[in-house]
Amino acid sequence: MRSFEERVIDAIKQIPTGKVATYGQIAGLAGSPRAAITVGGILRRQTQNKDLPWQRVISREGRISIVNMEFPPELQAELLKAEGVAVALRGSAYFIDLQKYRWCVEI
DNA sequence: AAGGTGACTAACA
DNA sequence: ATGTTAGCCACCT
Repeated sequence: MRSFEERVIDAIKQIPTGKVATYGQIAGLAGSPRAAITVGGILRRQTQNKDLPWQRVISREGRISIVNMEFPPELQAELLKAEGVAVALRGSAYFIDLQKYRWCVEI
């Protein structure tokens, strides 16, 4: 049985380029819809994993809520822009249009 | 070893 | 409408 962490990572890897997913969405795919914060906790310690498109995981409001000096919000914003995702700077926070870029798991 | 914390979210008062 | 509470699971002290 894979650990929750592995399922989370696996789900994140399935996010297609140019799309984004919320923490809750990933948590749901991993089997625990309410473990969104756990996803964040895992990611915070998994940013060293280069095969993980962590930049595609954002908050439910479409905001980049990263708190990591090595991987600052502006870097995440840059990575997303490079994938074709529109990122808007509001005050000191970055926002993404979820309606438009949210990853639809169906099918 | 045990308890607290966190890149969250949804439900209630 | 805004503020608080509970639930989740792995890592850190």
